[in-house]
Amino acid sequence: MDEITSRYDPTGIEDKIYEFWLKEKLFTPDVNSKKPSYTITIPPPNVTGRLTLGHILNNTIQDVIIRYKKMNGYETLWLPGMDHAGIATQVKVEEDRLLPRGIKKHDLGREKFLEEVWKWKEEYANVIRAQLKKMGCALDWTREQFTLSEEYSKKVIRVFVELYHKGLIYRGERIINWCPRCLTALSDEQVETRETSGKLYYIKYPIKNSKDFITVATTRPETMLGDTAICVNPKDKRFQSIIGKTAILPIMNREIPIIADEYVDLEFGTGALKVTPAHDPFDFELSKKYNLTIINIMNPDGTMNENADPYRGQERFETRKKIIEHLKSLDLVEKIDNYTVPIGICERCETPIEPRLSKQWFVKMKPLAGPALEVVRDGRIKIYPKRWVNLYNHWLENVRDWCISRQLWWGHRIPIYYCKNCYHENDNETSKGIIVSETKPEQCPQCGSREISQDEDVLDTWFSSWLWPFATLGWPEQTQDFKRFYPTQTLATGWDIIYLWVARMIMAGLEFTKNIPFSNVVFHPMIRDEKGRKMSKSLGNSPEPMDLIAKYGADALRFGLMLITPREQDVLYSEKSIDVGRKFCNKLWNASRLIMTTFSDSPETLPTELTDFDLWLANEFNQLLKDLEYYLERFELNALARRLYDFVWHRFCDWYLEIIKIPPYNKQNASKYFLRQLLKLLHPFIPFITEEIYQKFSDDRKKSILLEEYAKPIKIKKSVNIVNETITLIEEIRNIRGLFSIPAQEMLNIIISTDEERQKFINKNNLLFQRLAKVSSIMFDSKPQTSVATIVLPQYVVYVILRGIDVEKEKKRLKSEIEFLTQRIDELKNRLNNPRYLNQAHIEIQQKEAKRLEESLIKIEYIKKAIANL
RNA sequence: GGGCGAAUAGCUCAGAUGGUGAGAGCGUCUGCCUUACAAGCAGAAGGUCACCCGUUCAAAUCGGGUUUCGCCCACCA
Repeated sequence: MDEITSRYDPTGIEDKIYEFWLKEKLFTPDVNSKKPSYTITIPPPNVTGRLTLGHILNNTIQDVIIRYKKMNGYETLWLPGMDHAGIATQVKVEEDRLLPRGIKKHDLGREKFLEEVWKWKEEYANVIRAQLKKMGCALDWTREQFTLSEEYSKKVIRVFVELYHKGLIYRGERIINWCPRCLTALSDEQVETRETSGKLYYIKYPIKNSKDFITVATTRPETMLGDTAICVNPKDKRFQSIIGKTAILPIMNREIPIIADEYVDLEFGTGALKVTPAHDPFDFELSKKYNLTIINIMNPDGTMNENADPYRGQERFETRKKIIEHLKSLDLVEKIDNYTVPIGICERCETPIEPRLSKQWFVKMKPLAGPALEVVRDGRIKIYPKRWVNLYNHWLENVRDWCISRQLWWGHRIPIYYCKNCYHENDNETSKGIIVSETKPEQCPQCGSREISQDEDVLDTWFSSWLWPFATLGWPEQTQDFKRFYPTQTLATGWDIIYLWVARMIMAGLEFTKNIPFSNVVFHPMIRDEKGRKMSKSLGNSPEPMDLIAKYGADALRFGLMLITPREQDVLYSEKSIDVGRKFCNKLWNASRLIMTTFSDSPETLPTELTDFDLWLANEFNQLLKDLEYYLERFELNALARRLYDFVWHRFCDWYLEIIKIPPYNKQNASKYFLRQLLKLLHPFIPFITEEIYQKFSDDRKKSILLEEYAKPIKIKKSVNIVNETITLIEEIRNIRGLFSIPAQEMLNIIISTDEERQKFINKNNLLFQRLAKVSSIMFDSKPQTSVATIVLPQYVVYVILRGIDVEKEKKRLKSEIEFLTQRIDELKNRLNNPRYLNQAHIEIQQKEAKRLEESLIKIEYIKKAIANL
């Protein structure tokens, strides 16, 4: 045992143990076992880069759950994999790989570019694998999946085709969210809104053949170049005379009609709305309703195009400034107010999105939403914590169609083919010349032409991720894995992707497998820094998890995080908490060291003869098991971790281990048994150190702690009340020592008055008092001759003999105790005389309180006597 | 404009169906190098459980309202 140092150093141990687990194939389930299965599919990390602290949290939660389930008799599968993350990866490769070399994506061409991305993918997939292994994740690497693998892609395409034939996928020309930097369409869910301080510009539009103006208010004056109407509310008295007239669009000098529609808010701005159909969703609706001209004034990259001629080629926000200057010079700016403008930004690159009119592919979501709402409503899928159900329901009840086409190269190419003969871009009939097919058709089924081209766009990343729980398990084939492991049990993820991913997975599972994809959804919080700010690269408050592991060890990182992760609020991360995790590991390490050196002869199985203190710990242990089960069922891992921390430190180490160092318990105790049980309970949180300690046990053990049977409650036939009382006695004596500033070395003499049984127990455990409370002599039932401090407990009166006690201080202490007791007695008496209380309160509570009253009455008498004797 | 959540010790948070003198970690103070651990041990101080009203024999806990903070959703430009 001498190679075990007093400081736990995870260096080297963790890697070695992970290798061992892999070698023993502990993470690969036996598909033929008779055990019930328990499956988690990992939320696939993006191959964009390295794992963040958020991933550490997410994966620790899953690892804890899967390890507990394995030890509780389930055939577990935790399936790893990664997401190709279309936009993010493509943009990263462009910027990190091509830009430094001065290469542009289009110079390279689609195929060559994709080769580059695949290279990147391989590189980062390796990084991510290594990081998950460093963390200790019990992932079955033999089943790793990738959303853009050849096999997975087939499933994605199949789903597209199926939905198309069901009439749930269509192409439409609409205003969509466009990122001028990523140069692609985005779904509504990929756009974040941010309140920014902006301006509300009031611009005067001259009315034709008149000297009058109509003033409109806008936050985006640059779009005026594309205005094709002005709209007022038909009820608006101010504008009755000019409805139907024509205004002159300044700068462009275009004649535009003044129309009326109920939509326009009389209260806002001037009550007149400029209509820019190509750059605002509602204006677009208006244009359809009133057959207005649609003029697109912007290029995809956010610069002005030929339709905005004076400003052609200029950036949109620059244009805004210039247009205002221009209008000012024409004296057409009435005023400019400060105004808070909510703007949409690209969730990836934070560029303000541009509403852009274009043809995109959409999924009709309404038909899919109903069943998804139902399975949560009827409890087939449970969401933890419950409050997220509201958000889930709200989104599904108001779900809008999903724009799934992306103007990218990295992704699943849309399986739509156009016949050169039959298809015409501007046809209103949408299906003419369009062929949807899982494989490229040889010829057009309508005209037989062989000139067929595939849609250039790819699918939204989430269009592949939403199939994750079943596509990864073999679907659509009825594979052994699919039959055995689907539906899965639990999904753990952050609440931020409740719409993007979770709700859609539920919809997809129900639509394609006719089954729920998982039974439990565990939402965990987001990680923020100490000040509550989001982790971000620009703030530099996002620590590199691998550095933390190198510094503290993976166990410390995992446990520290679990200790500070609240159920319902964001995690406020600080490195200190990881240090707490490390200290805990060190504590466990040293406790094990004590047991394995000092008590090496004690049995690892539960001894048939348990000492009083073994029984005491057994009792505490049983309560611990109950609590752990309660928390685990509810996925309250934070409470679970805290409970374990508290038990190990403050019950096991502080009391039990201290006691068993003292004869006669040092000869015979159950410490090895308890340690073994505790290691098992701790293992899911801190897998490495628990395995390491476990391996150092005698040969009477399984290959790995992960194969151990879960801890069971211990049968206790005898009451442990006296032990509990003894601990309280010791605490009270220590407390007196502190109150009267008695030096730590000074041994105390005490007098105890109690019944015979308790006297016997105290005599038997005399040494405990000596060692833990520094009491040298205990006398029974004699009258104190000198000054004493008095402790009154339900079954005991203890006099601590003190030389030169501060009598006044003791009097004051006892008097305040009397005050407290008097108050309590009054309260309890009142209650016990209240008929309603007697009628309604639980009988156990009444008994408990009656006992408390009785004890308080006795106690107060003794304290009064003690004061009299002072 | 709707909806959700939070408010408990100096800080970060636990407190299960209402019932123990409201707890932990960190920080602060006091005393200890007690042969597992000074990354430790033994103590202490510090709380009208945001505020008001109500329900109840009994409220940190349940209901209503107020205030402050955070988040989500929403086509008033």
